[in-house]
Amino acid sequence: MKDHDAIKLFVGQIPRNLEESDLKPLFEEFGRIYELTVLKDRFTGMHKGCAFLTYCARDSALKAQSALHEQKTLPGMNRPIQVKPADSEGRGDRKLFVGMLGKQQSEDDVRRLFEPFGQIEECTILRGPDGASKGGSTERGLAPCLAVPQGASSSLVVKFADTDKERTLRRMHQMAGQLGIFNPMTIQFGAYGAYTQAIMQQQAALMAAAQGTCLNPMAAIAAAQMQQMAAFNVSGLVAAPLTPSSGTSTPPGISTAPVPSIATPIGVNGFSPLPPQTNGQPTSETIYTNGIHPYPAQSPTVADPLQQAYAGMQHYAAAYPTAYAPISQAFPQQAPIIPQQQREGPEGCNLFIYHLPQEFGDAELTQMFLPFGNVISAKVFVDRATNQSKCFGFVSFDNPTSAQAAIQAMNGFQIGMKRLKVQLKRPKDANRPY
DNA sequence: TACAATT
Repeated sequence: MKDHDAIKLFVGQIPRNLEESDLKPLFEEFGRIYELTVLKDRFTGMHKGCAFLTYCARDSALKAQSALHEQKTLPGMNRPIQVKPADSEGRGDRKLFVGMLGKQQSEDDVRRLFEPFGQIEECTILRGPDGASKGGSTERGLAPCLAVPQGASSSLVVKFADTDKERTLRRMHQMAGQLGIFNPMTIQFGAYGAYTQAIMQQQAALMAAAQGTCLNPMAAIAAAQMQQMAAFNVSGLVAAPLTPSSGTSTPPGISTAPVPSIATPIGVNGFSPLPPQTNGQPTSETIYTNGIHPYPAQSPTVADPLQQAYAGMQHYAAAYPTAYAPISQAFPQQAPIIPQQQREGPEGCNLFIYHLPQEFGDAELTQMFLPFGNVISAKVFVDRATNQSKCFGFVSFDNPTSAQAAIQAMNGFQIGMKRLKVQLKRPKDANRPY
């Protein structure tokens, strides 16, 4: 029989050719085994390379863990054997997440902080691929700690770490966000989402440009971009076609999309943004003078200013068909949906943007930079405590040309009383010689 | 107001 306080161990990194009988001798060294089960696939019966192991005595389990866990590597494996309490052993109540650590703080610092509260089983600083601290840490004490240690930064976050379930949920949520499932525009316009959105934006942009007013921050941005594109202007002067930085293809079905009368195709294949403050158009100073409007205002409901804008656009389109035509191409096809963990592009592709309007979120940032290329990531930095934007963010493209185009067009761009600062993000490894 | 993603 086993003791009541026996611990079920998880054993990982076992070669798949080893069965219970092969493993037994290895583990019996530390005490009498109550149960040893190699995990097999439920359907195929395939060896999963791990096992559950319960000793009759708790003490045997602890000995085995300290002697074997990460201590030796079994033949044919490239990682050391794992011997630790199984997930079912209630680890969830002991592991803490420690956030907002200083970048320089080490495992030892964290250990020192938490030592007064009990024996520490494990303490890890979460690090990025480059080894830089991410400001988080895990630690497992024998008893849960709830107090923030004296002397620690008051903003230190100490809470129970996510359980596996929570982690999975969060991942799914993130994934869904990246897939645009929660983007209202997508739901609203279905298959034509990207196209319709572009149309709506153009309408807002043109109206804003024409009237010197602003429907919402995005309209102001879009308006300015329209001016900067300079593929055409209202007087009908068509600029020379320029090489787009990316996204030249027209989405399938765009020519048969709703409102075909507007999207009269012409031979302008793309655009290249020009610096701000183009002459002959209302400058950005005349835009965005109405203060802050909550975003989005882009749903085509009655009484929506955009609804009126839409009607106005029909006239505009009739009067200036060539001017209106580049719409389907001016906004490159929405970047292909690639669920990605990778949030940063190659060197020279990542932008740091400062002086963003307070109400700008990731979506707005994305929209703002979409015309310059494939945006693989756009992140507005938010204060963890208040959930408020800190008015700066990061945008990553998949190529340096797009990034440069975005800098050229958007750096110094005025929104309200502020001018955007758009520059290459500082490389992380600057000043880190090793 | 100034250069990230934390389990």
